Amino acid sequence: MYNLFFQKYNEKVPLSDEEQEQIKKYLTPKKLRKKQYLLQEGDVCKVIAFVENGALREYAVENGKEHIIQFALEGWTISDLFSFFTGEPATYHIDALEDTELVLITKDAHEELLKTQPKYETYMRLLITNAYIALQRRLTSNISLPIEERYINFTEKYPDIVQRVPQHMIASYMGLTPETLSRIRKKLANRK
Amino acid sequence: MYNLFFQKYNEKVPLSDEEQEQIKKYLTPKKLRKKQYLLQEGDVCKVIAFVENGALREYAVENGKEHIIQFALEGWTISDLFSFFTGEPATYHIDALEDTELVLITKDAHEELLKTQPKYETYMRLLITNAYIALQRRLTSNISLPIEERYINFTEKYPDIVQRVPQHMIASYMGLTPETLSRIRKKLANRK
DNA sequence: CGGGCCTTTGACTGGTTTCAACTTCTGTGG
DNA sequence: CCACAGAAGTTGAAACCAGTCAAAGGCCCG
Repeated sequence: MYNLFFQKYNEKVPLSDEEQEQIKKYLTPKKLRKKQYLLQEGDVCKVIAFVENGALREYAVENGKEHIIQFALEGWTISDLFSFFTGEPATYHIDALEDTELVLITKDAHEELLKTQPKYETYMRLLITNAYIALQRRLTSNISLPIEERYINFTEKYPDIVQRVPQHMIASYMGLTPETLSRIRKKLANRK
Repeated sequence: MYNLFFQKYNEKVPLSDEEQEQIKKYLTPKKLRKKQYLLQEGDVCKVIAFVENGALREYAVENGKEHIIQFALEGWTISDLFSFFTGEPATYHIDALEDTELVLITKDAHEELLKTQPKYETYMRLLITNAYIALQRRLTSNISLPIEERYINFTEKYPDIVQRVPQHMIASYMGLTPETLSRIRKKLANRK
């Protein structure tokens, strides 16, 4: 339990054993069954979730259509940060694509850790910085590359997601219809 | 000098006068003429830049076409964070749309401030968190809203940018051709 | 084994891009 | 200070590409 969480943590900010024990007290384990919600639109997001194993998706619903904005597999962190920090209702849903084990940091725990553990603030800063950089690159390729390139990049960057997630969800993540993605795949297959 | 910088800083993390003086030592003022580069693709990004006044844009070039990924007016912060943190060559250009006054935080200053000024780390964390949230919302509206909605949202959220920046750059920011944006504007004007 | 979801395929539609021409505006040099 | 060249914005026509709607086949799960 918490193995992967601390592995990732230590990669960014090395911790002593005591620090690790200290932090452990603030963490909450949680299991989610496939299709179960971690967060529903309209609720306030009360946690930052780290995926020990399994898979989640985060998505917005607009005009009855789902638009996936993020996947989270093992080692990833997921939350509706806007709702988490402001206390406003969430604009996204988060649910499980597989049976999943999570490590949760509640808002209270987050605030306590910020006060008492300087390395926690550093970890958070680095975590969000990386997330920001990744998001900016995604946005850039969204507006500057042709769809085929974007799909190729995606499969190269996240082969595990391609394996485990249904194609229509990948289409949604890319802002395409399932039909269009299907045709793109066909085209790429014939290209060889 | 530095007025707006510290105003924004204090909004997020209140500083004592001493702290402010302390931080001031690490800051570098810089002026940029219209069209002048702050950063060119391929160079390593050595600063985080805060805009005291004026306007910048950050953009990628792909197949000879410019794709603007961000504007920065007074009070905004801009950088190629990937390049800044990793030391890898920048993938973006940053240049001035108007004569501009900047406050620069160099990499050295950044690292010193992180070591010596706990409130600087907090400030950075909050800055990047906000940037991340804003970027996520932009991405969401990119993939879930029709173009007209997106343009309306943009004009409502950033009327100052619409005023000061040429339309073809706004088109680029939205991932459209100038012609398409022109037609959308015409359509919206007729709607009333 | 059956039902429902997922993926694929086809035909059609609609919106965006592209290319080109024309107008307006701006800034620069004579 | 005017003139002119270049940039920016608008408009039109044609080509292209993604979306929509509908249907069929495959596969997984109960």
